[in-house]
Amino acid sequence: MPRTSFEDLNCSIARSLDALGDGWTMLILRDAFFGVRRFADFERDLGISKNVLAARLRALVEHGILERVDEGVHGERFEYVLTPKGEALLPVLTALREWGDRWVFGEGHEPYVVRERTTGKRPDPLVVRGADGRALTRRDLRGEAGPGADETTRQRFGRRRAAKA
Amino acid sequence: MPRTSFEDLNCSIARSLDALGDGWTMLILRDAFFGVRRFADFERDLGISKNVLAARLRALVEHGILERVDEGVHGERFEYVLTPKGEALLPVLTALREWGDRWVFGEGHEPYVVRERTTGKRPDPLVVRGADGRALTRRDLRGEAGPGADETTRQRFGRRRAAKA
DNA sequence: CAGTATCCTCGCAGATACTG
DNA sequence: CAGTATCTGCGAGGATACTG
Repeated sequence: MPRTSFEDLNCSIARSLDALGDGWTMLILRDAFFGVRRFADFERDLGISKNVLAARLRALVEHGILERVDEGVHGERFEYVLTPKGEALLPVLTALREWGDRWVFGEGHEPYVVRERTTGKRPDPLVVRGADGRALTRRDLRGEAGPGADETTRQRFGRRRAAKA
Repeated sequence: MPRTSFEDLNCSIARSLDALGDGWTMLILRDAFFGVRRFADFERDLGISKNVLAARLRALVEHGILERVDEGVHGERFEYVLTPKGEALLPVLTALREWGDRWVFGEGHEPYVVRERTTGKRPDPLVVRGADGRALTRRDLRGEAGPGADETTRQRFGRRRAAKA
């Protein structure tokens, strides 16, 4: 049996990993917290292939973490927005980021600070702020500008294999 | 390319997932926080095969999250204990567990409460307490007793495939 | 007990072409 | 734009036998 499912274990960690354990899922959620909503934007930001992205998004929708909203504007336009269940994952992402800031990166790394912007309306994205307090734009997140900007994009090529275990 | 490595991304979340993104790793760490230390115990508690467990433990040691300690008692005896870097992952596990308690499990689930027992000496395990405050033993964790006991063990058989995405 | 060595399988993931 | 459909393959993960 290739990949074991933990859904029958009476353990919150194991069950959570059933929904989040995939390698891409947490990065998709990270982008979702950064305000990414559209299929093509996830695709470009993450450098993930269409079919894999479609499968992961579908699974997240089925788990009730994302919601697929039809923005019936001219032409087909769908958006994937975090549900309350999805937004509740912010502490997980935050803990992960803080650990990485402290233990994986060196001291020189300027961490992002993610703060909720509770305007009430759920589809509103969160505000992503750099260490200087400046709110970052989508362009910053694409690695085109900004302090310690995220270079998620443009990584479609030049990837490296993980250290073979 | 099968599995993408995120080690060249300037993002703490992505980099963290490079060390933790594996499906088994978080559960191994969960057990480590529960005081599991020996190869055979991880093997039995998780129902993981020897080669996979060996690979995951080796990777965790290489990442500096676990340390392989030779307990040179009669016969070969090694223990895998959390390093400071590994213990720093407690907030991540906690956030994951709390999310699962709230959103994956229903209201009826009695969550575990994990508290640090800082006796100073690092090899000391953490204390795992049930919702009633009683400290849980290894037997509890094996699903043989205790309130809402973890049934990680005995799951070697009867696993289910994850919902095919 | 704590692994290593082998073999096998099936799913994740990548690439590409196609559709409404 | 937002996917589906199809093909391919690599390697994580499982099972088992063997070793100091």
